Amino acid sequence: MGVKERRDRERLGMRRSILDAAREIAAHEGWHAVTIRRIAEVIEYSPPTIYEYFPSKEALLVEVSHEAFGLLLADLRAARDATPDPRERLRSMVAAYWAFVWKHPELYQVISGLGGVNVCEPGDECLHTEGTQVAELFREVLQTILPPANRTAEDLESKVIVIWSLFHGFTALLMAGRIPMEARDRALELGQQALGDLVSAWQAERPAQHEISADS
Amino acid sequence: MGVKERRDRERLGMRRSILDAAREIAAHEGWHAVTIRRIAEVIEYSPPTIYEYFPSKEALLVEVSHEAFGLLLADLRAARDATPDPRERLRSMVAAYWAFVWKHPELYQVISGLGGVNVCEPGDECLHTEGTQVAELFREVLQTILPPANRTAEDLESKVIVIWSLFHGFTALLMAGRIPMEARDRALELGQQALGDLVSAWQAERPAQHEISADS
DNA sequence: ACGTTAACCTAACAATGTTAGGTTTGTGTC
DNA sequence: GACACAAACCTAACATTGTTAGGTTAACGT
Repeated sequence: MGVKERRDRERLGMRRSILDAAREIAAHEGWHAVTIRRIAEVIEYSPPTIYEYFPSKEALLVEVSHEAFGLLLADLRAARDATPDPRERLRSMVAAYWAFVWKHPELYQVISGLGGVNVCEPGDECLHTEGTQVAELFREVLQTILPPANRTAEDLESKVIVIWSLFHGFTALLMAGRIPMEARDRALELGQQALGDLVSAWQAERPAQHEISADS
Repeated sequence: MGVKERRDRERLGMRRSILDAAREIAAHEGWHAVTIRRIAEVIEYSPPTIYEYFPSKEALLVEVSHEAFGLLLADLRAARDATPDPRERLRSMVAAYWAFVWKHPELYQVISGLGGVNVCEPGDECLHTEGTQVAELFREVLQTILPPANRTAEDLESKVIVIWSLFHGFTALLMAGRIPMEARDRALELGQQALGDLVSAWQAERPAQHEISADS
């Protein structure tokens, strides 16, 4: 009896419609316009029906975030596999990151708590895994670039965070309107340039000066 | 007749109470808890009274943002004047920026659209001036550090954005819970280290290679 | 003394997320 | 084939948000 399978499929299809509707509204009008009633209107169901598929709006947004993270991670992996050369890989991944941000701004917003969405509180576990996976991808490629002496786990993690911060910060400042949008198109090559400088410095660096006091 | 003056003073005092209440609630419970009724409760007035002093909640938050930016700028200027040495100045300003962020997280959130606040849309003018002023402060000190050849207006602006992005990105990732909070305390010295590497690279850089095509 | 005005309040509006409770419809069972 | 059951879906309503309407009070200027 394939009836259960069909019903599961229908349930899944409905979830899909809801998630897609939310995403589409956000893409056209921003996340502030994403409302249970608005989603219901788009999918042509009554508002309470949505609660048969998601326990809350929050949970719905978390699901959107998970899927968005999935897309981002897929793009990053594809960019990594596009070339074998380590430094070129890093370039490629950063370019993919940047491309993702501006191809799906609304997805990047929900992923990173920009644009007034903030799906999980700071202390929450809810997107911790995905954040780690992004960091992990960059960590792997950075590991093949840096000399062995500078490859302690802590060292690598720190440097990954620096790279991520640089590009996320760029995006966040642009999306918040704190720096002018004209800078956007120059931003990628700018960031790449800075990244190149950093990596060069890291390659030349003598290891482990973490504990040196600051008053040189 | 000092009656008008007194009334102006009272009006100003009331505005102050409202702004302070908003800030206090945000500091203790986050911006999502900052509600007109909640503010009214704290200042012991009825909710509509607030609308005698601010045209909307949005305007109230914009005012908070302006004041917060004022504090940040004051801290940055103080840090700049604390030492005459250019590189030490940059260090000092970055440290002040970082200190501000974690001394008043709620103010930094409202300033930069984190934590689910987003006071002005990206295209808006509303905090453009202050953003420019922050950038201007860093631009001035960076100008005294870089060799004359790398000091075109565009060059400086770009590099300031890189610096700002690095530290804002750090903050944003931490506040969004995308990287673990344990990294917070290491973050400042990490960022300072990266900043030092960047500045060194910029000092050594030969000028104006902006238009070189990427396929080296 | 009195009209005006500003400050403040209660009550209410529309829009939000969410829940209660009922109806229909398709499914498995006797 | 009749029937209990469960799932899907709806209408109506709730509490909470930002915000407005309209009235009262009290202080001020003339």
